[in-house]
Amino acid sequence: MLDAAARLFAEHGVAAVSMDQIAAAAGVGKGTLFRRFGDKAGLAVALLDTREQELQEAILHGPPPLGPGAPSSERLPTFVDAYLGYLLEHLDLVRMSETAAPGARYRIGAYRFWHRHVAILLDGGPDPDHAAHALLAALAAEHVAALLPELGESRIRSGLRRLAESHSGP
Amino acid sequence: MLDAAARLFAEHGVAAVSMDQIAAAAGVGKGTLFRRFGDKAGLAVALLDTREQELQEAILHGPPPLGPGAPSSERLPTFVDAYLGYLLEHLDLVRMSETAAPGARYRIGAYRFWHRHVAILLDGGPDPDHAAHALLAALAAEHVAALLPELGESRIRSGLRRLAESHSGP
DNA sequence: TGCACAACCGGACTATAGTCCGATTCTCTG
DNA sequence: CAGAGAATCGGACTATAGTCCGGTTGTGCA
Repeated sequence: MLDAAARLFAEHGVAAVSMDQIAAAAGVGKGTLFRRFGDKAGLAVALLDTREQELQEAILHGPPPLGPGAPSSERLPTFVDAYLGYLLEHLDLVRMSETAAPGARYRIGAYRFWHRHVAILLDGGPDPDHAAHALLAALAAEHVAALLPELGESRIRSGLRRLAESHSGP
Repeated sequence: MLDAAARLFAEHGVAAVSMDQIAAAAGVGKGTLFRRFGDKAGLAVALLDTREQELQEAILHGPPPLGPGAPSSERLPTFVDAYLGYLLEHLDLVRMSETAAPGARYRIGAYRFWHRHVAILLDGGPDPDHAAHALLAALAAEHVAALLPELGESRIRSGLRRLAESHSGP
């Protein structure tokens, strides 16, 4: 199923492929598809799983400054940069995982992970929880996708970097 | 039509009312409803129109610090506060106007207005355009709606105020 | 008044996400 | 190996956003 979905997405674009088509291409019924993944967002999450876990692993146990060991003022901009790279690489899929259902972004486990990570890096500042949410808001797939044609990748990247630096220390 | 929509939304909640129901309650066909408003987001925008224009008017020609006359470092937090008030007052409607179609938020005229306003207030700093988008990302209806149950209104308000101050201040 | 034409209207129609239940297959036990 | 029960499957079904076209109503002109 994942193979069929990945192939169709690559061929026709994420938005243009229906769940029916995926089920047909995978040779299963719709019921099976939905039972396995819950909804379209769940399918996207499953497809992103590997890449996402690599990034999470690098953050938890990889070399600094992405991994532990460097000061927060360095880890935060590095994280933002790395996350943006991951996001741009799979923009449509992440977008689908975040927007298929209302509020989906904030419910999936991955968001919790990013939020926790950022909040820890912001520890010591005022209300790290909210500050982390605010920073991640600027990294929402929908947001980045809308800005991309207007500002281009490099301005987004430098803008986000500046934002991360201003949060984590002057 | 707007009356019927407003009544149904108030009675059953924005998410639970279908366009069919609105058309039926208004005594018109679906075609008429869609021809007039384009889609669900357009209907929400039409319902918000008055309240939104009041806020825009107060920003353009009202008394400082929301209106012109005060320094940017004061106007920006005031704007964020006022916008948050407007947002919380009509959270579901704004949310519908921003999420009914993918990318809708960034296409509607209102967003352009808020963005322009914030960018002007941030003029002088680095890349005011991107900084303004980033600040508005934290004011997205979807974002605020997701944070509300977790953080509560007052923490969101103070967090956003701090964010605005850190952007515009020293 | 009556006719031609344009604008407008409304509901049938399509596409798609997601649900549900009868049918099928698999597994465990005697 | 046979049968009962559990797990799984798949496609018909529902709900809803949005499209489209045939009919109707209104308007300008003779």
